[in-house]
Amino acid sequence: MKWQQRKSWETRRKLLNAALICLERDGFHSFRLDRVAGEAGVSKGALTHHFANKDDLLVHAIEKVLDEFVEALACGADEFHDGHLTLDGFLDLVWHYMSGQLYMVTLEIALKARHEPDFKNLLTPQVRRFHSRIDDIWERLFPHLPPERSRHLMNLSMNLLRGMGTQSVFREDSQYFNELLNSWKAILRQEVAS
Amino acid sequence: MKWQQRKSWETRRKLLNAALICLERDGFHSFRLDRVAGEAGVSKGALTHHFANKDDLLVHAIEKVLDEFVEALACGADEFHDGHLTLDGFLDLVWHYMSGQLYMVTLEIALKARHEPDFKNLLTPQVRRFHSRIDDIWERLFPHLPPERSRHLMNLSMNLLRGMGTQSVFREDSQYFNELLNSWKAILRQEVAS
DNA sequence: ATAATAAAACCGACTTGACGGTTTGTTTTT
DNA sequence: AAAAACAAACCGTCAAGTCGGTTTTATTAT
Repeated sequence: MKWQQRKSWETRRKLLNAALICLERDGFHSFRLDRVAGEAGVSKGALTHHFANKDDLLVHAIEKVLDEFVEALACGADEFHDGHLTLDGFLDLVWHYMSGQLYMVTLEIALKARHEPDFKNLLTPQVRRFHSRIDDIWERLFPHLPPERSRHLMNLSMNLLRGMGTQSVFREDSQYFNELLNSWKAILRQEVAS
Repeated sequence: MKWQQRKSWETRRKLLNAALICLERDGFHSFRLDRVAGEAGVSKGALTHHFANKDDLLVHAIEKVLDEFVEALACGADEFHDGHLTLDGFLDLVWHYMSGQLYMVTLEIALKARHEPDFKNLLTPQVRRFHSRIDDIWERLFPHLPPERSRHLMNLSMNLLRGMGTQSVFREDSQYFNELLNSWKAILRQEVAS
C-alpha cells in the first residue's frame, strides 16, 4: 500500500495539470477528454478510472488552481507585512495571476457554470471558500482601515484586474495594461492614505 | 421585389435576435442552430438560407449588439452634455448594459475568438471600430481633460465594470454591486475635478 | 518464502446520441 | 416561368461514457 498509492497520486496530478493546460489552450468548448489523457501521457481509461466524468475532472482542476492562487496571494501579503513587498508589488503579483492561465481558466469555468446549474452547485462551495480567504488576505493588508472600506478597495481592485484580464483576450498590449495598472496604483495609494 | 425583400429582412432580424437570446441563455458551448431557428419561429432551412454557417450568424449577431451598445452610449453622452444626465447617471447607463445581455454575449464570443484564430480575424474589424467609437464618446465626455487622462479614466471605468459583470456570474447581489459602483463614482468625480 | 488470491491501476474498442451542414422538395412572389 | 424564401428529411462526424479485459501491486495462506 505504498508504491501503488504514490503512482496513483502522480497520475492524478498529471491529469489535473493536463486538464488545466487543455482548458487554457482549447477553451471549455473544445475541451476533449482524450486530449487531456494525451497531454498527461496516459490512456483515456486511466482518466475515467480517476475521475467519474468531465465535470468531476474540471471541478478538481479548478480547485487546484484556486488553491495555488490563494497560496501565492497569502505569501505576497506576508511579504508585504514584512516590508519586503510594496503595495504596488502586491498589485503586480495579483495582476501576474489575473493575466495568466489562472484567470482564463476560471473564466471558462464561470461561463460553463452560468449555464449548468448542477455544475454551478458543485462549484459554489469552492468559490465561497476562495472568496472568504481572499477577503481575509486583503483585510490583513490594511489593518488600519475600517473592514468595510478595506473590502471595497479590494473588490474594486480585483474587479478592475478581472476586467483587464478579460480585455486582454482581444488586446495584447502590455504597455497599455501597465499604464492602466499604474493609474490605479496611484489612486489606491491615495485612498489608502486618506 | 418588395414584399419579398421586406419579409426576408424581417426573418433575418428575427434570427439575429433569436441568436442573441440563445447565446445569452445557453452559452456558446450549447449554442445550437436548430434552437435558434426554433426561437425565431422559422425552420433550420431558413437559417441556412440567410447565414452561411454558425460563425457567420454569430458575427452578424455580435455586430448588432455592439452597435446597439454604442448607440445607447452616444445618446447618454449627448444627454450628459445637455445637462439632462449626471456623470453618475452615465455610469449607471454603462453598468446597465455591462450587467445585462450585452456583456455576457460579448464574453462568450470573446472566449470563442480566443481559441479560433479564423473567427477572431472575422471579428477584429468590428471590435476595433467599436473601441474607437467608445474612445470618441468618452473623450467628448471630458473635453477639459487631456485626452490621455480621459482615456485612462475611461479604460479604468470600463474594465472595472467588465470585471463586475464577470463577477456577477457567481455573485448575484445588486446591493453589493451598487456599493462598488458608488465607491467608483466618488473616486471618478474626484479624479475628474482635479 | 512462495504460491494463490484479491484488488487496484490501467487500457482501448465500442455504443450511442447529438449536431452541423447538405440536399431535395414546396410554396410564394415577380 | 424563373427565382427567391422557406421547410424538412438526411448523413457524416465526433466525442462522452461504458465495459470487458490486462497488467501490476498488495495480501493472505501454506
